[in-house]
Amino acid sequence: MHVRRPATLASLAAELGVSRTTVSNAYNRPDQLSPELRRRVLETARRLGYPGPDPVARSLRTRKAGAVGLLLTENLSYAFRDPAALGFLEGLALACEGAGQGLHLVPVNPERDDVTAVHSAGVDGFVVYSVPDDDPHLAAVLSRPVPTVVCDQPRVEGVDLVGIDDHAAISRLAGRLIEIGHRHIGVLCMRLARDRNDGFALIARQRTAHFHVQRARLTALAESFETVGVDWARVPVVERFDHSIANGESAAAQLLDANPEVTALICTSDILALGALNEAKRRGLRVPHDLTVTGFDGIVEAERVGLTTIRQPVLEKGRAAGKLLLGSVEHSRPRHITLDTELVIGQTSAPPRTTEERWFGP
Amino acid sequence: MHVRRPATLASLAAELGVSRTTVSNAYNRPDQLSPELRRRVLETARRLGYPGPDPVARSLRTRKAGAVGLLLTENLSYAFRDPAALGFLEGLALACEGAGQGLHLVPVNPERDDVTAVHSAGVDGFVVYSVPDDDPHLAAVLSRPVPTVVCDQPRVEGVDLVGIDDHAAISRLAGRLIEIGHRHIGVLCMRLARDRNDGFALIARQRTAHFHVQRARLTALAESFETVGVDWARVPVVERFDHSIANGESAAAQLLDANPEVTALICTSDILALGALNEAKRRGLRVPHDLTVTGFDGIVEAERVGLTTIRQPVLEKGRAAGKLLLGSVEHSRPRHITLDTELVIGQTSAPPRTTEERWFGP
DNA sequence: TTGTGCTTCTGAACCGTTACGGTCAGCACA
DNA sequence: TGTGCTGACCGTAACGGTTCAGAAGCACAA
Repeated sequence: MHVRRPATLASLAAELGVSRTTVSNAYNRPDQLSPELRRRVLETARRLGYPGPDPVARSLRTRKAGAVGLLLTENLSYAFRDPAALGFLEGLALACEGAGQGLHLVPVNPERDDVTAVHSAGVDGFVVYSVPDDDPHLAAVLSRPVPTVVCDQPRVEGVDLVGIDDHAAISRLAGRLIEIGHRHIGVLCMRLARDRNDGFALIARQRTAHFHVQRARLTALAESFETVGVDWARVPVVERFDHSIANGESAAAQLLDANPEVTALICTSDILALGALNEAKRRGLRVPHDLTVTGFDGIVEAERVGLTTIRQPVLEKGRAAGKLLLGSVEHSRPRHITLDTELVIGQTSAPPRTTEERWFGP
Repeated sequence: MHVRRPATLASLAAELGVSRTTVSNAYNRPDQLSPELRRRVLETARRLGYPGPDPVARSLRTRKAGAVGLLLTENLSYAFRDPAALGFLEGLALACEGAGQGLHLVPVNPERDDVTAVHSAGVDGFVVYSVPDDDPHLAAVLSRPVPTVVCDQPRVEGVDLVGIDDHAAISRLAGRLIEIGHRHIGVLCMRLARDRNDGFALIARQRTAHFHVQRARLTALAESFETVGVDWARVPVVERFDHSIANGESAAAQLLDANPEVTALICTSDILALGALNEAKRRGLRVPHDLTVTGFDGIVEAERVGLTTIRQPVLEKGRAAGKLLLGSVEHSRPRHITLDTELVIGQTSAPPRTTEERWFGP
């Protein structure tokens, strides 16, 4: 049986008795040839089943892939579960769409350090979303000779960045809790490094955290509370590797079991805070009466339950990252964009009860 | 100032005094050269800032892009809002990740018929998710000489398909409503064609709908209810172009205003049904006592409110589509995979009240 | 000595296209 | 008749790799 090789621009040109250039022009620069010839080219293409110029060959020649790569810490599928990541993704997609660029999600297996996917992605640039500073995939991205924008973390010398002022944002929240009297706090945070540590995170681990965002938030909390005499070394910080409501629940349980004196649970994400709320309810603790719970992100699910939190413009972050990469924003290089956040006081924060109240009721 | 051209495999070979083949082998087939030489190659690469073989050039030669294209009806950003689409996306991402393939989201502007993005996507195959049968982007995809899998719609001769039996699924639901006595029904459906028609959809429009899924569901409903003597021509069907809860609300309002005798609102998606529930509440209609509302999809938000609906395995659909495309499923070609659905009876369906009850209370 | 097999490396073809710098005919104009 | 311009088309050289059939060199057995 005869296997017909697929038609190419060259075979089409041969068939027509014209040069390859002319066929190419028929597709890319119609003004460069007569309408009549162009019609013939296109018709012959149809007849031969020529699907038009091969995108890969074109990319090689023009040095443009027409797509933006996205690198995430987690499994791709994870990103579709986390509302904050989703908002970012939506914003980024919006920017790409606006520029007619594709969005190439780079497959990452967080267990293994296989970076070949980064090396084989045909893209014009990368957006890196919230990865640890020692992530080998990030290193692979930076080794590629294409522009890169990092969102949230890590901060890399000479690389464009989009983020928020985590330190300032959570300091305001801490200030508010201090103001209304909280001194016995506990913290629930996301993973601090690439190794799994589902449990208490001591100061050494906090200080050396490979996730800049978490580190900054913990540092800011430490500074805030130490100014009012709280010994940070005694503040329980519970870390969870996977980011889920269920893990928020278990982390809250672990913390409250060990530190029942805590009057406020500060969580570095809304997801964790939602879990903490569940756990509080399960224990019969009334929020905010018996326990204050705060989050971070400002996802809609949090808004629905009136969570006290810090709202950050996740969609805007994605859009800003995309625009930065696609060059519709002109600034000095490297460019850093810091977006505004907003402290949202909801119904999950209140002054702590006095010790008497705790024992004898309000 | 001297602009150094980026290093290439050839320049590296020249620098080392070896052939290009050898350098290529250093990266791709370490067993083909001595460890010592390989070490030298890699070290020189580092020194010269050679980032490794260019992915686009490699793709051209090997005829593999290492990515799967995804075509959606809507703006990319829409996909990140619709829970069903999101589930699909997650499943597909899972399959891609498992195979180490990237996922290339093709940017589509549904307003304009610009298909260049399809032509310039460097991918090894396409997954098409739920597009109308006359979608020009779909035509562009099919013209590309790469394998394609369609999910849900449309059914195209000779093209692999992953979907459910919409007709059978909604027939079961209809059967149940008929069984418990509903005869005055109304239907809320998603867009039926590429043109916007936010309002009643008459039979002619239903029959010629370009979205196979919606057409199948409407047809099945018509058949079911006509067997018990309902004149389908008199059944109000309200269509909404954009798929959102707000549109579910307005569609329900429009339908109930014109047809207050309706005892059941059958919606072709959970999102629309959630909107219908809101509208019912706003009107003081108790569900299911005064009005039965049903959905389709089985998203978690629906489960939360106990919606009567048809659950379909959205994540599994994505995964199946990915596996089909990536060849981990062997079947005859073209291959059709039909996944199972499940009728979920929730708290939003009940027998209709008699006319007397409606006027005088239960 | 010859043949065989192994390791290590090479040369040249090939992937399918577009960029660049032309050529050439035809025509208007002085 | 010469000049200059324009529209239509073309030839060649990349773009940056991979692949495959061998060549060169060497060890070992017959």
